Amino acid sequence: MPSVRTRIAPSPTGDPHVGTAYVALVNYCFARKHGGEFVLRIEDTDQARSTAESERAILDALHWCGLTWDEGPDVGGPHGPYRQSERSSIYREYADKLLAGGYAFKCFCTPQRLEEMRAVQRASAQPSRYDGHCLSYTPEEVARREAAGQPYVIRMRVPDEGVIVVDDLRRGPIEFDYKSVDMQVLVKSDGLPTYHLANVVDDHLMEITHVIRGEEWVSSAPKHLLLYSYFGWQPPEFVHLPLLRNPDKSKLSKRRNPTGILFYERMGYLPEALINFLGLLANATREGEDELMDLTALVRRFELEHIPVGGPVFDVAKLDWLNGRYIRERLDAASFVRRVEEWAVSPERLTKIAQLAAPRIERLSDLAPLLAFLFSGRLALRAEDFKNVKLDAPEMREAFTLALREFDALPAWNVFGIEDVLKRIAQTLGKKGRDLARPFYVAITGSTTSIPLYDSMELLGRDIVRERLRGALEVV
RNA sequence: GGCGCCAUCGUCUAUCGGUUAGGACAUCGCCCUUUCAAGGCGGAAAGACGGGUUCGAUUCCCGUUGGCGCUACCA
Repeated sequence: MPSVRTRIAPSPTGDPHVGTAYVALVNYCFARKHGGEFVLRIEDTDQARSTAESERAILDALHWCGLTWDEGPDVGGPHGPYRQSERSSIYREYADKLLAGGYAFKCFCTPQRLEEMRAVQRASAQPSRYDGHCLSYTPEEVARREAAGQPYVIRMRVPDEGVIVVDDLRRGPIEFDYKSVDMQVLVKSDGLPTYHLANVVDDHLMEITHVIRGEEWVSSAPKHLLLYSYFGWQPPEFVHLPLLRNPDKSKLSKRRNPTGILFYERMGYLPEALINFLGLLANATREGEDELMDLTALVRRFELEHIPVGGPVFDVAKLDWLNGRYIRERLDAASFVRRVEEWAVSPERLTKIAQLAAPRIERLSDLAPLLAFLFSGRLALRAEDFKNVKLDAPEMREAFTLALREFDALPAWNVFGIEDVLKRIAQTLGKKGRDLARPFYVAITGSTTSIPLYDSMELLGRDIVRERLRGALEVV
């Protein structure tokens, strides 16, 4: 039996997402189950959005979940580098091969032309697809434009007629008409590859045997398959996992619900419970089987064939139940103490808290009421709590809504960024910073007297803060 | 708009043509209990709709409807 190699390929463009942990878990289980290897690769070809902090956070979060990988940017391995931004020359080389083979071409079309083209296609019920305009250029014309310094991208060629079949291990054959497959950009005008090129090249060079990824990739699978054939490579097996959903069945998104792994960590969920819960979504138990399972058990009973194809709702109530069982059934007194310490009063965290709290108390017993909000989940806020603020209800709603959006977009979560956002909102609403801070204080801490606001927010973390703002929006 | 994926209790799911459609979470009731949990027992709760195929469809096929994804020089 050929050895199995799977991978998780997160893009470091935000906070670690539970969906990433879910896909990673499935890849991990499949590899381990078959005695294969599991690789972590960072897909940071989008220079504008990728950050080193996000990469660090994602690796930390996956480790917190208890997942480990055999190869990756942090542990090395024989197929490195494992960060796409460090593999540019490789992609350039393969893009040139496609160009030389006539499987790709340089495209000088302007964004405006492409936009107009798509508008026409949409209006006439046609699939959105590059019309092949630059395909008609002679080599001389291409050289002339290049020499003139015209920016260009490299697009893959796609046949005009026929169908291509993607064989999904779980879903069976999926047919696509070539007419509905776009001539995807492979190399951007900045010379960096897009996901599609980098992904195929890397999966091949890293000898990935099974590409297990989210359902959002189904429609681009034909492009990937085509690239494998252009290169003359044996494509891997494909499995597309269903997307996790919000309770209203929409794609699990941080706009509406907490999706960050860090959120669940800060809320006091145990990593074993989270991973157990995700494992249950991938492979449900049979009747009579205990749903409480550690990672080893999850691996042992893992079956690709049993992964459901419909998008499951991320049901926090069930996670709560599992988490409770871990706390009362799997934690003895000593490990309970250790967990609580790690979660609540780790040395780093306690040091920060101490500096903020010490000046504000007279007795140590003052700590509990002062800091209760740091150790709580959702606060039980009431409309009366917002009585003594200088903003009226519509203003507060606008401020909280604005903050929800801006906090989401904030690249780095720290007091400086938080302060900037709040100052900006004060300006937008024409309010004094002090008057704006008060309602936020209540929303975040549940009281009007505590440690400084920005520090509190940093300590709580982005997801908890956003969750509390959502909570506040429900009562004001 | 185009292309694709999906469709069983509120939620996660089992059922590989014939079942009283099973389990788990949540919910409701009872028991236990100094409180609250936990625990035990029990209840209510589902095959989207319309056509076929078949002796027989939740199960196979087609259509409709609905949900979701993709439709970028983001992944």
